[in-house]
Amino acid sequence: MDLLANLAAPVAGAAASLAGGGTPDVLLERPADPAHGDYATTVALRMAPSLKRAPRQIAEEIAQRIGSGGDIASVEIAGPGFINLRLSPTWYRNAVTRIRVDGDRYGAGRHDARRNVLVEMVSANPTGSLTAGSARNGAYGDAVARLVAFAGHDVVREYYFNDAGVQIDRFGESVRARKRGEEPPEGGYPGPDPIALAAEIDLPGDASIAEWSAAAVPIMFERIKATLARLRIDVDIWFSERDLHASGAIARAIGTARAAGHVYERDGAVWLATTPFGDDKDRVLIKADGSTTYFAADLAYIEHKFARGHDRLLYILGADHHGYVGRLKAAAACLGHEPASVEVPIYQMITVSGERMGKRRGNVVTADELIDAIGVDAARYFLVARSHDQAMDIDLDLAVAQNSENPVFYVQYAHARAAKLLRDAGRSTATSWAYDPRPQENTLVKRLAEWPAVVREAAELRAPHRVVGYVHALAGDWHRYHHDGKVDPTLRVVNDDADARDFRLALTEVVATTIRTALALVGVAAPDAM
RNA sequence: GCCCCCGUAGCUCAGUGGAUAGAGCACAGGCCUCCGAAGCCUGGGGCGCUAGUUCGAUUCUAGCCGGGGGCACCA
Repeated sequence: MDLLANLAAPVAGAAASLAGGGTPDVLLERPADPAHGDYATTVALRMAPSLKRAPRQIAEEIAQRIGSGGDIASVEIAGPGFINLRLSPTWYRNAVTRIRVDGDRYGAGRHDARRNVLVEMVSANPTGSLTAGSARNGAYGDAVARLVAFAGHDVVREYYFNDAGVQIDRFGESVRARKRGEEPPEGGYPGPDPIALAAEIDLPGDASIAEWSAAAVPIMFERIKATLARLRIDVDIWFSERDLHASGAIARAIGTARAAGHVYERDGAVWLATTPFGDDKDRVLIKADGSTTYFAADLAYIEHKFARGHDRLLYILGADHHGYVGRLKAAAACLGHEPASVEVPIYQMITVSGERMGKRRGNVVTADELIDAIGVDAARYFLVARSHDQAMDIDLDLAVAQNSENPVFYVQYAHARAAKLLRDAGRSTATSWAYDPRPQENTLVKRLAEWPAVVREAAELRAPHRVVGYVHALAGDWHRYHHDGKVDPTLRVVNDDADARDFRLALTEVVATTIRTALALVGVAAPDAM
């Protein structure tokens, strides 16, 4: 149930009949100034150029065709051609009932063209604990996955890792070095993980690197899984790069690209011609020494994902991987797939006190440390509260100090207050009321009415921070309403007017439900008490 | 040199063409015998610069200036 879409429909109809065909989008906006009505649209201004007529005149004619009555109490034209709508009490009352019917599915989408989406996220190799950077990847990727699913698509979450090869060797060697009381080798892992693992693993210092790796990697993997579980991230598929090699998928993918004419040889190496599809340069698949590149595995992995029936591949990557975007899309194209079906949302870097971190730099703040410091709810909220296009910095001491004033508690508290009311006063029993809602209540209903559009855009733009912004605003509206009831007894939810009380309980319920739904989309709990 | 992201209030950030640009924190002050003060209210302060497109630009385009991240026969 998208209340605003329903409201916009007659306006769009009037506009279309005036334009005689091409229907412009009618967006209903909430004017900052209440004198401009409940909702406003600029459709007349947008139509003016193509109709070659004065926008104000167009607005007048649209207004005339809409008329008033029913949901629309009045239509006014203002300024250069704004159409301002005022809604009737009936609309507000019915809105609450309709939202209530949808319950925790309010705002959810249904799609004729349902996509089968694979979201690949985190994908950190098991050579150390998950960093705060990986936590951002996971928090962002998981929120995107939840949003896309809520929007009505099928979603699978996948974690791609490499548990063989040079990095794993260096990791095993680093652990062994610690066991021997030595420093990690050049290009190894200087952080605390190898030190801890060396103490835990019962192997002699002269055991082989392979033995050390085989012992250390599974332990590391279990820790990564435990951290993701703490973050409330459910990975559906763990995919090992090794399987691509073992199954012959790499050779097959290269064969497919070769058959399509995109593979050539030069300087003793085998190349994929990605440049024609927008990549900066062609990429090597098989090196002169006969070994395959990481990119060859990427190529095979893309083919593997499509072969599993996914038609939209999301790669959640950090800004340090932005160079991959072009080559991944080009690789898909070389395999005969639509480049746009590969989508790479890039999130900006996370730094610690202004410094870039890295497992091989040894200056890591781990995801667990972040969770230990501020809790899971605050961590997940914090990690997606800002746009993924925004770089963020973590000062762990500051984060702890500011924990109690983390905005997540503002939202959770709003939910707890509403839940308390419903606990004490019971639920609404009616589905229609004679009560004319007060302006404070209309404000809440209008906010609720925005939710389907907010969640739809957040899903399309892969922008979960919009959900956070919305739920914060909704919580603020609720806090104010709640407070108004303390100042003005006639605005209390619990009062003597049975009809008003029942309506307000219904409103309380849909506010609580929508807060819960929104928080769930970003992996944050909505406690009934705190 | 080329590519991506960012530049909005003292700080951290919302706001992807519309009528008076918002929030949190910080700062100053007010509100609990009253549905939870983890709350509410009031106040000061802001779109990096220059052109362009448009009836209208914080929003789109170009250039410039700042900050971050990339440009492997590494993984």
